[in-house]
Amino acid sequence: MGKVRVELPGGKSVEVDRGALVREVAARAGIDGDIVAAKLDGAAVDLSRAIERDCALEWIRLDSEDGIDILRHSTAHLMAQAVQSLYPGTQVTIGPTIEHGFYYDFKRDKPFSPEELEKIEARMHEIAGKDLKVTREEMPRSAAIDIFRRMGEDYKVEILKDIPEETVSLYRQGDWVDLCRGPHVPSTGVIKAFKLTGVAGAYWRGDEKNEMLQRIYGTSWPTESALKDYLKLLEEAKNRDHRRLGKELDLFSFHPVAPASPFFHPKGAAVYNGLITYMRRLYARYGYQEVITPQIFDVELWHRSGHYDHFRDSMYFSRIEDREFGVKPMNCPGHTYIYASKKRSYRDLPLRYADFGRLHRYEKSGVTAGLTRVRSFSQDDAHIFCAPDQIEAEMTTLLKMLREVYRTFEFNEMQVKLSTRPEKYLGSLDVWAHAEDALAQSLKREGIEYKLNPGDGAFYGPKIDFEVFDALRRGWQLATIQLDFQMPERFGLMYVAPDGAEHRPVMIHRALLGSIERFMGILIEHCAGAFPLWLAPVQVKILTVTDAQKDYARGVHEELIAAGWRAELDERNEKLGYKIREAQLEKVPYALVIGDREVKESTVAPRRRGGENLKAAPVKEFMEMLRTEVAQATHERPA
RNA sequence: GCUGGCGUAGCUCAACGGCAGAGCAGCUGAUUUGUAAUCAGCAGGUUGUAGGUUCAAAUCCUAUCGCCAGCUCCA
Repeated sequence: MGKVRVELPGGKSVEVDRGALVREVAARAGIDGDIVAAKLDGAAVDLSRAIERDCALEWIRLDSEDGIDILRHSTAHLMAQAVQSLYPGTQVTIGPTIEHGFYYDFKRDKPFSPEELEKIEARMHEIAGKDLKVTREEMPRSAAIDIFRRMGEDYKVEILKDIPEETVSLYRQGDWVDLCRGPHVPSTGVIKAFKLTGVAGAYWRGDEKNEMLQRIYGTSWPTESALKDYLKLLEEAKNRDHRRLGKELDLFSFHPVAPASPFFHPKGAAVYNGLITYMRRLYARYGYQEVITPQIFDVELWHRSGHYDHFRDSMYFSRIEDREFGVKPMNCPGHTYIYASKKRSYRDLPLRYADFGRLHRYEKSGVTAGLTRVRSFSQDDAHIFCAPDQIEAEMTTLLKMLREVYRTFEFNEMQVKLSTRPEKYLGSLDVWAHAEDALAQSLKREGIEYKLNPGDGAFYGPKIDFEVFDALRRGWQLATIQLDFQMPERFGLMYVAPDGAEHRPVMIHRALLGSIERFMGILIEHCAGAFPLWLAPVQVKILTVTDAQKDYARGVHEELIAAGWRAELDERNEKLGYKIREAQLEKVPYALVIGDREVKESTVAPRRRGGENLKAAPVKEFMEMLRTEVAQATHERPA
């Protein structure tokens, strides 16, 4: 029996017999029991893996990122074992880990009920308690196919047929076996802190045309306390849910008479308009011109733009005087008519048309959600018409503008995706290649990291999407920048170049907030309903201590209103503590307490949302402070 | 659209085949109050909607609308 040399973390190395197990090396190195696997020359392996050659080993601890991932994967297996022991005849398919947990898809005629979920969870604890050894075995793919075919696991057979490798690995725990690459925890006893969190239907291989499987979601953690912390986090996320806050803060509501279409109450409308006002100020600085375009167009336009072919199923139509009209789902075709309303010179370009027009898109009933996915909305939409050689400069400015906006709202975590040519597309291949390259180059030049999303572009051009996350960590696309060589062609747009000849302009579709509705929903969750001063629906609430200060308080209120602040006066006959509490729950940035002292000294006593009491000061001084705060937050000079 | 779950007072929830109830909010009155809830009284409902089963339905069944989670989709 030969020897092999194993390098260990920290520069140490040991010599062991060829064929020694990773676990044994760990024991010799004096590593305690909380490692679940190891990396052998960088590849994750089980503790039971035999070492056959010189190599380097790193330990994977249970509480490390890799360790937790292995734990969750093993928990998915444990669940599948529990399910199959409780419900024979249920087939297994796939069971990957996801952020915070795992799922496993089963083929079973009957869906799992919540009660069955409890039973499964109980059985899982039972099996984990037996501390079954988890073992790996390798075999030729054909042998594995035989095994699963005999077991009646049709889906596993199908998966195996698609695996390119000739050797596959199986994992056993007790009498249960699954096809898996691994690695896994050494025994089921390691799995202690888990919870099944939900059931849902899911299509086999994610395709709507395939049959539906029964998916069970779960979460799993190294310790009970980590699990508890996670469940508490979920609970807190619920309190941030914009649908809940929208109701509590009286921002908006929904009604079955208009499904998936928000009613913005006065306070919600104040925020909504605040967002638009903010964008308008930016437009002034960045050279945009606002336009207003029709709501309903002859379908001829939608045929010409290509939207009819691609999206007629999600458009609203109306027939009047034997003419067919379509409600606009996008502003862009409308803008081409303004462009084409006169002869354009290269001197006019770039032309930047902004439009807050209301759009309607029929979204399938199962996909709508609060403000984040609605059927009626508007965007901070704009279309830039420019010469091809202006694309680069426009992209640079756009990315700068985008950064300014997202810094203002303190969205620091964002995922950028470059989406390329889809299966259904318009135009020629080399135009697409050129456009995709232009976008990639501009991202690289700005040093923005991005993920490639092949085949996910719009039908008329590639796009860059900017995704941010809601309270439950679900990603939502807000900003988007799209290059379009098709629309100008379809609508015959031209400009006269210095050479005197007519050339075709390029169109850049872009929205920074994206849908105002969606942006507002995400923003509510981001700030937990505590809007920055400049956006808060009520910026200042004036609270009287007793009736004796009513007259003075009304004067203060009027002064604030006259200066343009959104202020409310609470002169009710209630105790100050009660009024403070209400102002706090309404998340009003500033409460102004007015008692006899303030009246006598002609001041107001500001209290910041959150509890900080500021020194009493004259109203004028207080307003000066507000102005400074707004200017700083919106990166503008004080008015 | 698909799978599952849920719809009771403005809100949060109880009653789970046998008289629809509580807290908060609302209204009225008392209290005149200094930094997160003063007290008392009153009012509030075709239990989402439409059918059905039953002596009797919020409760069981069917359909439908809406909401929630997930899947698919997202110009």
